[in-house]
Amino acid sequence: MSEGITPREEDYSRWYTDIIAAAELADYAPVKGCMVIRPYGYAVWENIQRALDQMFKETGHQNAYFPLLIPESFLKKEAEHVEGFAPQCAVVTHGGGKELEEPLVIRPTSETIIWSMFRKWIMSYRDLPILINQWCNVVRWEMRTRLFLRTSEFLWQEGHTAHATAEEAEHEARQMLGIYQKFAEEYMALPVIPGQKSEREKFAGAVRTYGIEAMMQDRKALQAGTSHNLGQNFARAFDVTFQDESGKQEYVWATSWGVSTRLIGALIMAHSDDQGLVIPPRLAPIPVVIIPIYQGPEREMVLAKAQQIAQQLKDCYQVKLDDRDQYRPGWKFNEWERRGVPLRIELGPKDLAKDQVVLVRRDNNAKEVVPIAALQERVKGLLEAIQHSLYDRALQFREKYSFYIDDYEEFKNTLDTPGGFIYTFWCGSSTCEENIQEETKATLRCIPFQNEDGEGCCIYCKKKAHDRVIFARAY
RNA sequence: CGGGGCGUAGCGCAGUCUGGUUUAGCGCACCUGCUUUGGGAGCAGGGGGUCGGAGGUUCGAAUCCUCUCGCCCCGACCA
Repeated sequence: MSEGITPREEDYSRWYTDIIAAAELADYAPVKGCMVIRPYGYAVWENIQRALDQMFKETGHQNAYFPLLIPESFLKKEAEHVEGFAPQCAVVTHGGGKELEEPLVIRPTSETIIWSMFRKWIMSYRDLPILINQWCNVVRWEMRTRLFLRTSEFLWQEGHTAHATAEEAEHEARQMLGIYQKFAEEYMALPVIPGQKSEREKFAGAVRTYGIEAMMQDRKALQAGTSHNLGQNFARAFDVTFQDESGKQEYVWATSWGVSTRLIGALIMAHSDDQGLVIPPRLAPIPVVIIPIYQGPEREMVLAKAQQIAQQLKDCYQVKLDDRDQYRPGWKFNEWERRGVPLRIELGPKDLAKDQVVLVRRDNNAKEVVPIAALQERVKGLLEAIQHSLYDRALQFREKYSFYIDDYEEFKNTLDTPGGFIYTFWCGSSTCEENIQEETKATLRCIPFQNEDGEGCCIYCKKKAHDRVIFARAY
């Protein structure tokens, strides 16, 4: 279809990387596994940040910053945590030309350094809760990397909270998952399934891990955000206690939660098509682009009107007026389609004569003529319509490829074709989970909060089970 | 780490098997000029390369040999 973009049907992986190159979202860095986020891609990230940051602050969180380098010994204080992260850590051994007395780990996540600080800050229940978030980069040495989805260094936010009671911590972990869900659905136009992670899939050092799962267009699952109830694990590891109201010393209860630049990968794989990127209006760096059309002497008049319209719309939206003379309109149409701009306004002499413009939607190519007087209103309406229709389309897709299956053979067949989310009973044993994964390459994505069926038999061992869980091949 | 693919201009490639009119070429992009502009314009002119790197074979290497570095894709670890 579009030049330089491999169709999804032909090669989904290539399509994905082609989209990123064509829309100029990111590029490969000189170091393996690292990526450069280009201005257009970073603008998407900034929009993600802005929306989430506001939601975090509305729920009482404050931003802070903790250092990149963490003493290696810190990481070793929490048993599960070391085991989980040690193999993935980059370690600094030299500084200033000399070997360091203690190697410094580049943060794979900041629980340890943050809890070492919480120890200094928390004395009594009056110091709690502490609700902190940080926007930063982390490094995890990955064997296999893919732009946005898994890179050795990535950008994210990590929330870290400390509470006086287990209930409060649990409430916080669930609340933040709720925020992620709301963000995914309302901003990314991405339907997600909130649920709990199995023991095998949970965060190293957590008591419980929650996550939101989304389905990509190749029917694979992608975890779009996680939230952990860390119990008292880190408080014990870092000896963080507080005096409660009755005067007793207690360990502090903790949570942590995060989303990363992986969300951009999710955005791409959920909505884009063979023409290029498709970005939901609420996250689009440029929601509206104006393409003026003119020949010779018409130029001044058309451009003047285009500028006027741009100015008028700018009060509400980021509008781009593409007044570059070196490209012709057809070329520009393609360019902005490739870059996923949700709405295009075409304005030429014929429109000028009739006081109208042509509007074209990126999501379905629908074209309509609108009087300039009604433009503002119509743009607003269309952007909302696009936002909703992207969500609906993604939801329908997910529903279409969600299956309730109780037979293991059927389970395997369905995973192969057509693929998707398989809701099935599972007894709760890690062994069954592991065997299923080895035999089918599907992982237990989550135990959904909303479970429809009550009782059944484990798809693997046939023992009694009371949870229908989701299995899928995943990123 | 295993399997596959690939390193030649900014990007995509041909040339490699069979060493020699190749002074290393083509398309796109880029620069200049003119004509163009409602779905990726046309013509003319122009700039741009240590052929990933190091050794070797040879009168002669992008091409053959050895070593090496890097990347992409598919698997085992993970947001």
